[in-house]
Amino acid sequence: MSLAKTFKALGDRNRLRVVHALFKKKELCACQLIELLEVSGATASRHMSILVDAGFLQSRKEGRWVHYRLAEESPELNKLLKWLEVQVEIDPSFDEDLAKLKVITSCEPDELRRKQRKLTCCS
Amino acid sequence: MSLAKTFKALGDRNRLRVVHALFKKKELCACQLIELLEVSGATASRHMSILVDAGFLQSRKEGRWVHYRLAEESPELNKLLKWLEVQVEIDPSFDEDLAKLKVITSCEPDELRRKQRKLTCCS
DNA sequence: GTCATATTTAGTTGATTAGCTAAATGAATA
DNA sequence: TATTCATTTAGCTAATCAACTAAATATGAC
Repeated sequence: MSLAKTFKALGDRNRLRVVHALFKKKELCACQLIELLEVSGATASRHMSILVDAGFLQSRKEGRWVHYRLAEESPELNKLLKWLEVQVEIDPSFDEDLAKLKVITSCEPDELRRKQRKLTCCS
Repeated sequence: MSLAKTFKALGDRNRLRVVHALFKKKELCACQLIELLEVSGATASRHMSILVDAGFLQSRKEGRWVHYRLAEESPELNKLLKWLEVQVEIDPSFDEDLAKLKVITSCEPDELRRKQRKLTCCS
C-alpha cells in the first residue's frame, strides 16, 4: 500500500463521513451507510471498497447483509485513525451526521430497507 | 480547511516527495524542488501552493528565490506530519530521493539553475 | 530604463474519479 | 426451483486534477 493511496482514500468527504460514522457506531451495514450518505448503493459500495482496500475498514458478510467496521490490524493505520478521530470530533461539519445516525440505527437493517423503499426512514 | 482537503493535499506521490525532502533538509528553494521532482516549474509551483494552502508548508521569499519549509503553526497538523515522518522513513520508495537531495543541495541555488540549463546538475 | 531570470498564472490536454443506471452475483425464502 | 432482495460490477458522464507550454509578474543586474 502506497502512502499516497492511504491519504487518497481519506481525501473524500463522503469516505470521511463513513469513517466518522464508524467511530461512533462501531459497526454499520451497507444499507445504513447508503442511507447516511444519500448516494446510490453502487456509489456507496465503491467508497467502501476503497476504504477496505486502503486497510481502514473490514467487512463481514452475514447472510444478505454486509457489515463494516474499522480495521484494527495495522498499528500504523490505527495511529492515523486515532488522529482522525480527534479531528472529526472537533469539526462541526460532521454534526449533522450524528442526528442522522441516531435515526438510521434506531431500527434493524431490514426494517430500514423497507422504509427506504417508501422513501421515508424509520418514521 | 476541510479535513478532506488536508488528506487530498497528501494524496499525491510528488507532494509526499516534497514533504519527505523537507523532513530531511529543513529548507529548499523552488528550483531545488523542481530538480528533485523533474517536472516543469509551473507544475512544481502548483504542488507547493496546494501544500501551503493545506497548511503543511510555509514559503519565504528572498530576492528572486522562494524558499519552502514545513510549517509549524498548527499543533494538529504537526502531529500528522510526525506520523508521516515515521512512514516515509520506513518506506523504501523514498530512498532514491535521498541521493538526489544530496546532489541538489551540494551547490547553491544559482549554480544549480545554471547547471539545470545545461541539463546536468552540480557535476 | 532594459534585460535576464525565478516563479506564478492562464489555458490546454489526458488521466483519474465520483456519481449515476443497468446488469450480474450471491443469499435467503416461498 | 424460482423469486426476491442486498450488494457488487460494468459501463457511462461530468468534474477534478496533474502535467505541459506560453504568457505574465516580480526581482536583481547592467
